[in-house]
Amino acid sequence: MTEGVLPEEAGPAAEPAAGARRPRRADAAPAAGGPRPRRSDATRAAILRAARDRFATDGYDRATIRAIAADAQIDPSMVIRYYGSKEELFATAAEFDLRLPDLSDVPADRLGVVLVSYFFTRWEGDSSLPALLRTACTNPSGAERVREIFADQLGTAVARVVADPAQAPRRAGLVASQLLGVALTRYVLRLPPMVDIPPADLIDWLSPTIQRYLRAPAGTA
Amino acid sequence: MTEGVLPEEAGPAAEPAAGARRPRRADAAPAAGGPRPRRSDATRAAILRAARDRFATDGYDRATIRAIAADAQIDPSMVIRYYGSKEELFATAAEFDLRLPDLSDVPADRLGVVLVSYFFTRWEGDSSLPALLRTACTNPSGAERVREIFADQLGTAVARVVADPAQAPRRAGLVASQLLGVALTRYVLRLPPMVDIPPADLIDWLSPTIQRYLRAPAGTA
DNA sequence: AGCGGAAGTCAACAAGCGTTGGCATATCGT
DNA sequence: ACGATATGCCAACGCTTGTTGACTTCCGCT
Repeated sequence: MTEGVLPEEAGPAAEPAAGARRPRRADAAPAAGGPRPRRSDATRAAILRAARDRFATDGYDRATIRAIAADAQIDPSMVIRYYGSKEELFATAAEFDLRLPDLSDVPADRLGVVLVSYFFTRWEGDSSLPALLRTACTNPSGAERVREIFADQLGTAVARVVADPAQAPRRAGLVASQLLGVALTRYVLRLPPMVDIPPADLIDWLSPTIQRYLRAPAGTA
Repeated sequence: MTEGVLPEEAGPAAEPAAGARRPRRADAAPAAGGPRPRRSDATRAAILRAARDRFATDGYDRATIRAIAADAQIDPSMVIRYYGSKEELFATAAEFDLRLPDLSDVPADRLGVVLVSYFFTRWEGDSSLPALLRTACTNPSGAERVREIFADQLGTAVARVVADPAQAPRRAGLVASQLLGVALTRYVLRLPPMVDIPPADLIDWLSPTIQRYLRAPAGTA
């Protein structure tokens, strides 16, 4: 279900967490020029993929290391060896980029529809945001992660398109409340009416809301 | 933190779950006239209160029966004795009533502000909705409970005030997406901008959104 | 070829979980 | 006052969890 989502999906594989006891080799390899790919990269990637899937469908607590390892068809101990602990594995798995488009050359009156359309092309068929949401609801570091993502990524994107910079965080928060609300009801809770609405209709309904949160004059009631 | 919220808060105490092995006494008491209060009602209520608190802050998995029992200052086995199992305890604890006001005599152009204002007076200082949300994110029966609540309670309330009955579920879903989105970002994830906005400002921002979801003509973009 | 280290397997640990049954105490009907 | 019954505590069960260490297998290098 989880598809290519993360920056390093099939890349040179994620770095192991800081605390992980790793075979010492760092000084033997040339410092510059990038780390030579290791033989275990495929396994690392498989673990990460399985972890995202499990965290997505089960949440942090119910997603067991044993289940993740079984999905990746390796031993549970390998998960610890490569990622240090369950908490660090989650931190790595939950790392993601909204990859918001550059909104600065979008006409001001089309910001809503562009942002909403983008979020749907990003979310439909990609389970990583629901995954993060699911775990953020019960796991403190998951919640912290969501706060970071929306402060850093959505916050800065919104800051570039609002009229009054001082209003940016508030407007970004409102946008997040509606967009995460849709993600929650459609992908996590699966409220039937929200699941049934075609994306195109949803875009029509939501765009004016986001447009208003972004661009409406400050005192609008 | 959790305050008087549930219908039976200090009432004659919740009925134990069906499967719970209860001392057999039913035939000794008069069938009609209501069950005489039992001596253990205080304990039952304490368990339920502690359970709501724990489920609210920790979610289903992290909220352990032992912790709940410790909060209620009784033995873990009592929780099972009175509520049958953890799952049944949760089912009882998560039972709640939105207690939506009657919207049928509200002027059509004020539905948004009335509904939003009501939800804030209901949620601020009441942790039971965040509790439900937190558990619904990872627990299947929690999610089912939210679906029921919003289909039955919000769904029917909305159905009475929309123009075209066929559009009612969709409009209710949109309303839920925004209101639950606020609950999620403000109370569960605690995104700083959403936490900081005073309720009055939030009402000003959200009311037009809800108003539009409820009353805007069908094809509005 | 042979050695070093990485990759992977296996069994086990300590801790925590929900749940159970037995046993002591308190309360109430008679 | 006595027996019945409700109430509560204690200790333990079977199980699952994250995590660890020892052991074997495989690959790459000199």
